Amino acid sequence: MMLSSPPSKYQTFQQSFTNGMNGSVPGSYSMNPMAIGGPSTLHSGMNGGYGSSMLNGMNAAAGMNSHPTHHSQMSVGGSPAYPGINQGVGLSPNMALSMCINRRTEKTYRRNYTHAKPPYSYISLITMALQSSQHKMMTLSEIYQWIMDLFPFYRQNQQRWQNSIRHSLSFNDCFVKVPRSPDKPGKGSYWSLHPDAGNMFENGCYLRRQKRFKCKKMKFSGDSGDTDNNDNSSSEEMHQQQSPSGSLSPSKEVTSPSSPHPHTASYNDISDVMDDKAAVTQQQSSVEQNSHKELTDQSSTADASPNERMLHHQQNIYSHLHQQTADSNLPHQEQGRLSAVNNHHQNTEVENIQHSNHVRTSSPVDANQHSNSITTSTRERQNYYHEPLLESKSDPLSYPSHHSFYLSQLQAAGAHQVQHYPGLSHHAGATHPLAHSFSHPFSISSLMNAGGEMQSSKEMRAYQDAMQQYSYGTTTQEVHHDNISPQQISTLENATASTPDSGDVSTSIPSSSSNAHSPENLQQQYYQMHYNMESSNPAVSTHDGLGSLADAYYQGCVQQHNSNAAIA
DNA sequence: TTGTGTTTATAGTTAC
DNA sequence: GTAACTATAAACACAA
Ligand SMILES: [Mg+2]
Repeated sequence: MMLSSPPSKYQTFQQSFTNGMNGSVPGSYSMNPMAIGGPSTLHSGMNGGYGSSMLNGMNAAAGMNSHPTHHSQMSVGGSPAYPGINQGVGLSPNMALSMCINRRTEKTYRRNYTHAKPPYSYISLITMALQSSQHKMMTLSEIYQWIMDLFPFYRQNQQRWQNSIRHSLSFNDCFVKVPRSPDKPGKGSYWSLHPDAGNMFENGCYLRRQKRFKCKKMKFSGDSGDTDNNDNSSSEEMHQQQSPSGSLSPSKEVTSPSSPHPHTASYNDISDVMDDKAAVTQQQSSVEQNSHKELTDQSSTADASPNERMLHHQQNIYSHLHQQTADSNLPHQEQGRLSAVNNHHQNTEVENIQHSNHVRTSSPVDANQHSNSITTSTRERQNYYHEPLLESKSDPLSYPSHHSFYLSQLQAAGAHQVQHYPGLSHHAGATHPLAHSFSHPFSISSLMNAGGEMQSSKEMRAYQDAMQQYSYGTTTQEVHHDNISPQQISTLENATASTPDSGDVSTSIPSSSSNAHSPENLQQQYYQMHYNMESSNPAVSTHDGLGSLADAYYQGCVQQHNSNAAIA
């Protein structure tokens, strides 16, 4: 039985491959000139060694703010807008040709980088997609489309990975829904990042976060007294790890018409986020005054952290919601809630200590989107996302503001140090100027202290698996028999430094599609680097470089996407 | 009908 | 060894 594909401009790999060579690319993604075409490097200084340039808010915001709005229309329309496409993003014409050849001799080639699984988890991909959108929110179909546009690998087996995407969105607290506005009907909600999610990939590893972002959501009496948002008894683990014979019987007595599993109710609506924030703000305002000041002071020197950058753009959601509220006839109390939320975001570092002992004032059912209560309808109204009436430089959603914000903070934190950090500076014992703002055990500084061997080995295996399973159900030959020359190692090592070199990914990416910065080359370098790491070559073992190469791979995909779009 | 969203279940890998 | 994170499949409900 043929699986029915969701509406998409992309066909399956097999279909597209037999449909000829000429394809077009739908939209154009702009890249941050400071990250790509800038004077220094791909991951110019400001990303530091975190290797998370496209995920840390600022860069993504400044670099990819033009998510093509027609994507969703195409998707919803369901018509194959690009029937002949087989070489979209990430595929140069040369590569497409080589693909044809390789297809015939599939047994003989070892790698097809273009269709290798990108070095990102689904959470990473979704995060990237959301960050790339102008308003930091996307519909499900837009997320699908974004992923397929940039990563040809995901034009195959769409049912499978799209199911995983949906699961990731729903399951992970870092993704929240924002209801559509009535004047923009359609299927599904917008999805956005939870404002407190911060930079989930500060360690530069996009396959596995150090710590999952979790929201305490005590919808039912189970007040465990937890005060830490990062503790290990959150609902998320409960979701996936509880056994069917798990110990949920007590809470199951309390049932919700919207969820048969009350204790595992998800934290997916932006209204829930706002509920928590408003309540926390109200209940802790006095308590926070001291710590608040402390945190504010701290942020004056350290709030240029990835967390800060990530959080900052999330204010826009609240800004929108707040503005919308001002025009509505919401009860005064509701407006106050939103104001509190906005004010709360003036000090984003405080976000990390919210959710403390939060007891919801409304019933759990109220918070659920399926509720029929008046409260819910009010919430839905206040939480609609509305397109800005006018795009202007004063628009809080415009990225230059993020940019300047970040730059100013960066300068305060010592940008010149950051500029040189992406290289192998930790070998010299350098400390990232912002590293102290992280308390994660897997922060970049912790990684350095612990040594990257284990991490490298982990990643190496993961990427080998990815390579071997570049095509679902299809295994490749050996994937790690490359002999890396010292010159290549040097090149890879320099990938994060500012030293220009031939074939160095640190230089700005030219417009040509077949160059060292093409996705396939970058990804090849990525895997080679991993191989070097597994070979226990300490000189190459740098987590920074991996993250940066992952960034470069992504940026290369964007570059080629735009090149193909220009050609089309 | 189909896309969207939630939840359960399970397996693999890695961190502690 | 256990907990945590991720991927994957699948059942199910809901709504456009
Ligand atoms: Mg979610």
